[in-house]
Amino acid sequence: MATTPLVTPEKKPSRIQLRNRRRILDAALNVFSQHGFRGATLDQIANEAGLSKPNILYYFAAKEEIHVTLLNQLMETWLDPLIEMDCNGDPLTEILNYVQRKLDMARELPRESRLFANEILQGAPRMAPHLKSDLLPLVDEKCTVIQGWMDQGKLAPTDPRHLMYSIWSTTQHYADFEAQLNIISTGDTYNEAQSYLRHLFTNLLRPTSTKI
Amino acid sequence: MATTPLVTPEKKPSRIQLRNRRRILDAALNVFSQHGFRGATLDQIANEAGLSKPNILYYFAAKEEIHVTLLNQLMETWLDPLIEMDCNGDPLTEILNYVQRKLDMARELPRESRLFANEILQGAPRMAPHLKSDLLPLVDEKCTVIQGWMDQGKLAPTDPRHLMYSIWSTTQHYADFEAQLNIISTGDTYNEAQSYLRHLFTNLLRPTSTKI
DNA sequence: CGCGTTTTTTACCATTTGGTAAATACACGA
DNA sequence: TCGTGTATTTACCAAATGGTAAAAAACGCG
Repeated sequence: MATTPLVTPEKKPSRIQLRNRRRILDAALNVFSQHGFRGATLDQIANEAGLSKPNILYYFAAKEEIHVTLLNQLMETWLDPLIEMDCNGDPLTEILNYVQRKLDMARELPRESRLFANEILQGAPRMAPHLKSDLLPLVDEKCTVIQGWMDQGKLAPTDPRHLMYSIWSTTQHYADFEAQLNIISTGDTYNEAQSYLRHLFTNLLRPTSTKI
Repeated sequence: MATTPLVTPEKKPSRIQLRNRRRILDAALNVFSQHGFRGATLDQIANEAGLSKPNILYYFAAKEEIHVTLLNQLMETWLDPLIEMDCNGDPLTEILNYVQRKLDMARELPRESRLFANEILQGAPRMAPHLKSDLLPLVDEKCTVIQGWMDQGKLAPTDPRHLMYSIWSTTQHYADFEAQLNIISTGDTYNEAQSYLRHLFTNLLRPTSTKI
């Protein structure tokens, strides 16, 4: 069994194995996030990882396996900010914190954001099951919480689902459309974005703002 | 000169030429918008267009030429709603109308939206010059107008550029992330989006809303 | 060191991909 | 209806692509 030691799942991975798998995944994240699954090539990934193509296929059985691994890792990271939204916290604070965390992720993990965007743009062929099993129930749950806050008058009433969509889109935009922003933007984009978005969602949700 | 009649730019295109070029561009729009430039193949486009691959290359000299043609057509369509924003109209109405037009485009031209998103995600390799020469001055101009409205107290003060980014992101999201919305969404998404976004931006920009 | 295991390289392979050349079929006005 | 330019097909090609087999090298441990 000189080939593919990965078949046996119960084997402590060596240092080299850990290092190279990390290199490959990092390189693959660069390539997949820029070109999507079909537009990415193993040679590109190999080059960027500083390894030969067959060597990459020693660590991952196929191109798709690298992609799937990245997507699986991503799901956890991606859902985490929403999970952390505390139904016992102060409603407006919780939502503004969620916006902040999402914006931080766009700044700190732009490749991950673009990997996700690419996958969804392409129809979510590999992500759809995860979305249905993980994201959907989470969104349902949190939207119920938000709706409760609104019913209690702690937040101005609005559509919780579309609120969520607008939080996702406005924050992820800074990562996904970075190439566009680099052309038309001026100044400290992320700092500006931070105060703009806080302003935007505060005005929308602050309970008193409805009394006009 | 049986090959490539397209070299001579001064020739009335025949009906067949018009019909087939339209077919090809339509098929290419499907494929490019889903897979990006590198992920798309000529065979795929040929299949979807109901033509043979060499026949496609009879009408377009290369794969890239199809893509560039689509991108050029797109730019006009894409900038149009912003161009129509009237600096002499009522500020809030003008901006809400802009939001509405952008949302309409997301619903009616989702493939175009995704083509654009793909191009930007990939670093805007073919679009960057257009953005610099067409979008940038337009954005500068309109942001000046909006800033003027705010200075006159006709709109609540906020960052005009980021206002624009948030209009783009929230509206285009409904086209670009359609695959995700199909999984988690319930009900008449576009109608809900219309009233949600009007609510969102009204609350942000209505001048009286700042007096709290 | 010596030797089994892990890792990497070399040399391939079949398929796909963008693209071309030339022959053939077709449209359409004189 | 004929002939000429237009459109389409057939048959290719070179390069790129995902992937494999097996030899060679490096590692690590008794």
